[in-house]
Amino acid sequence: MSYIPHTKKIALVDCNSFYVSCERLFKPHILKKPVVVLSNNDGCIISRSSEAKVLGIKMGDPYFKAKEIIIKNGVYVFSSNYSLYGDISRRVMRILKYLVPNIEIYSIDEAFLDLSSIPNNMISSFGEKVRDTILQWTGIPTSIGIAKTKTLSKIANHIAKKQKSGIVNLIGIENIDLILEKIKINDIWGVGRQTSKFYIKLGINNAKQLKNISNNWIKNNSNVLASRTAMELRGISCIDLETYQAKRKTCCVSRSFGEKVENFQILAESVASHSLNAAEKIRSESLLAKAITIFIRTSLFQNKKIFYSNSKTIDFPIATDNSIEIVKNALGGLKSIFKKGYKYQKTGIILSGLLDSKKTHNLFSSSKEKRIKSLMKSIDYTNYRYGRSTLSLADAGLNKKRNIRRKYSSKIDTANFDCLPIVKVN
DNA sequence: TCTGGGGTCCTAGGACCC
DNA sequence: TCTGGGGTCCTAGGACCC
Repeated sequence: MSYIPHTKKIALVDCNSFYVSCERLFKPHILKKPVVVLSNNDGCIISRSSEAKVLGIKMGDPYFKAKEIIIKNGVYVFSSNYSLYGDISRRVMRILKYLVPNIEIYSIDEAFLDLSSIPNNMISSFGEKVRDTILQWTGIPTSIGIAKTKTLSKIANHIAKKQKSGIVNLIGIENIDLILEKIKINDIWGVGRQTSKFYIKLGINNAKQLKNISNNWIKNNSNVLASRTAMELRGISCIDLETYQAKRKTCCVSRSFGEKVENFQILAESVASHSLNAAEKIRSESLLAKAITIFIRTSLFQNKKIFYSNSKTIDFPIATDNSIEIVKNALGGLKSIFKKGYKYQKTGIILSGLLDSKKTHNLFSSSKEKRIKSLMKSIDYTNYRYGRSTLSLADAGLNKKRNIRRKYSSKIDTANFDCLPIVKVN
């Protein structure tokens, strides 16, 4: 009996300029117009419509640097609105799950689909069906790349984004060298800035060259990740689809300030507020944290002499999801690293060593802990029912919204009744 | 004036053990 | 003077992703 390797067929569905497309859903007049979406605090450009890309606006550029082009060309600008993007993303993913049983949600705007059971001659038309359904049911345009491995499907998707059809299928193409030759080394999934530099120095400039290099050479000169990428370019699948949602291992909440902060009390309020958000997040996922890290820093773009960055990690005696305990430790940690006289730009906390609370039993569980548990439950429920921060801790301050720039908010939130658009009837 | 936020995995090196 | 060999576990930092 011989083993016949099962050929995989993997599609990567990627929403086009996702955040921009979400904003466009409620503003049809900005269709076909240049649009950008800014990061928190209106700092950087994190989503661009194709019309904005043509103008030379780069991904990740600070807003103030691109401002001239933006004003000159009448580019529409939006502050980011994550509750809207999260909601639209869930709708897109639900449709994908409905169409394909095995999918891996890879990011807010991307998913891998397992199309292995679909015959080769029907793959492309199935892709079209996926694309049409998402567009019709949500209004979000997508691009789809299909190939034998995740890395190749990423490449197919990269090409699809530039084509009108929006679909590129590499399944059944005998020799893809001609295609890979046109893919720059730094456009390959898993090859970042550092590795690109390394390859280019050696004259390896495109995906075809990386594909045809000997695996031994890579193993000796690089690491397992690089050899995996090369294998995947050859059509040998090394990176499996993760169709079940693994529990996360860390939970980070951090923010920059709109204006630099010297005052300890304001830092403390932001750290407390981040801690509360993180605690709520892990409770909603039934997780317990073993440790918390608190970090603060001044701006990276200022004089190095006045730069200060520090962090403190504190282990909890028993893994916890208790907001009160988490905030108390966060504030203790902050006190230990705070230095007077610096203009702080950012604070954050990381909960780590996350465990599944359903699988964790505490030997010393007391009635006091049960009471805290039910307190946390009612806080979460109240905040869910009546809006975030209806119930909070005094440590987090009463006016948290100050000191965050969101000048260009579209004020649309599909998950909040107060933000429903108003239709006037004459 | 103004430069995001949230993740994962791998690796090298130290601590520790017998 | 001469100071083994082999293993595990943990952690910090780097690289990558969106």
